[in-house]
Amino acid sequence: MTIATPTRTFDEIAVVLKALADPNRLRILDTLMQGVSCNGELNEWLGLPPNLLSHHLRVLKKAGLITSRRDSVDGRWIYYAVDLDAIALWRTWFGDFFDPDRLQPRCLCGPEGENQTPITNLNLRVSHVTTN
Amino acid sequence: MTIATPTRTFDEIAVVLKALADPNRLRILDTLMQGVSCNGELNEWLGLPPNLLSHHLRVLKKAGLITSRRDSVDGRWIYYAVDLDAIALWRTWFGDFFDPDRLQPRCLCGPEGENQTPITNLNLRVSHVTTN
DNA sequence: AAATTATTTCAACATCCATTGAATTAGTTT
DNA sequence: AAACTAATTCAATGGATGTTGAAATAATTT
Repeated sequence: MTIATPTRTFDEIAVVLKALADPNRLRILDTLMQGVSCNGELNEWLGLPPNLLSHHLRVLKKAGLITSRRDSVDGRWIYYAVDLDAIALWRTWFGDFFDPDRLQPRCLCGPEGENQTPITNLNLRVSHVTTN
Repeated sequence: MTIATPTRTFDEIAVVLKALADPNRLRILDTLMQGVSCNGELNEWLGLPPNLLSHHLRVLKKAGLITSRRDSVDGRWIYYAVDLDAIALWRTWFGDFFDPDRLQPRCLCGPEGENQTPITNLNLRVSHVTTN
């Protein structure tokens, strides 16, 4: 009964999803997926002002979705890149959580669900649910 | 050059991700994944007040993630269920968007990226990017 | 040292959003 | 019709959030 993916609370998951749930951040992430980039280039590419980009990049970084490093020659440039491990992890999580095989279309309440076997804690996927 | 998944703007995607980016809604969705359920049972199961549940269920429904129907015998009961097609669609989208194979770790700006081939519009995944 | 470049930080604003308690609707039972 | 039940709607509040313009850092170049 070992769990492959690390257990995370829904609060933690919501933090990452919140970071993703913005059109501009999705655009930024999509651009970053195509190559390491920096503020100025994202500006040219997406048309967003530098300070706004800086803000969104910080949100993405705080959520652990991207990393940053300074140029070794000219330290004025900061390169942002997608965190490969992170996106692989969340890709898996999302795939598991939304796995159609999990779906149990039984009725548990009301007149229609009166003679159904109730859900027990054992039915819950441990990798997704945590007791607060 | 046909596209399997329908094209969606990042604005549309952000709407769905916003609906997901809440701890309580994730809990609700996770419970719904295990069987059709209604407000009162979600209340017992999650400990959230009925009116708050009603609010979150509406958000999820507006995002197209769940469906609802009244009991055929006792119309006071409303059953909520995960929309199978919707979660299959978003599962695929998420898997495609976060596909590690998309990652092109090249440097496009600054001194380090001076002699790299720039990104062209053709490199963009059409199913993910939209103009405006 | 002064000017320039890349990026971030700050302050302010407007808007959205989760939560709460009370009132209301829809439907059934007595 | 009155009482009861399941669920929703309403109004209010407090906090988080995206955006903007200006100022400030950090690092390099002249």
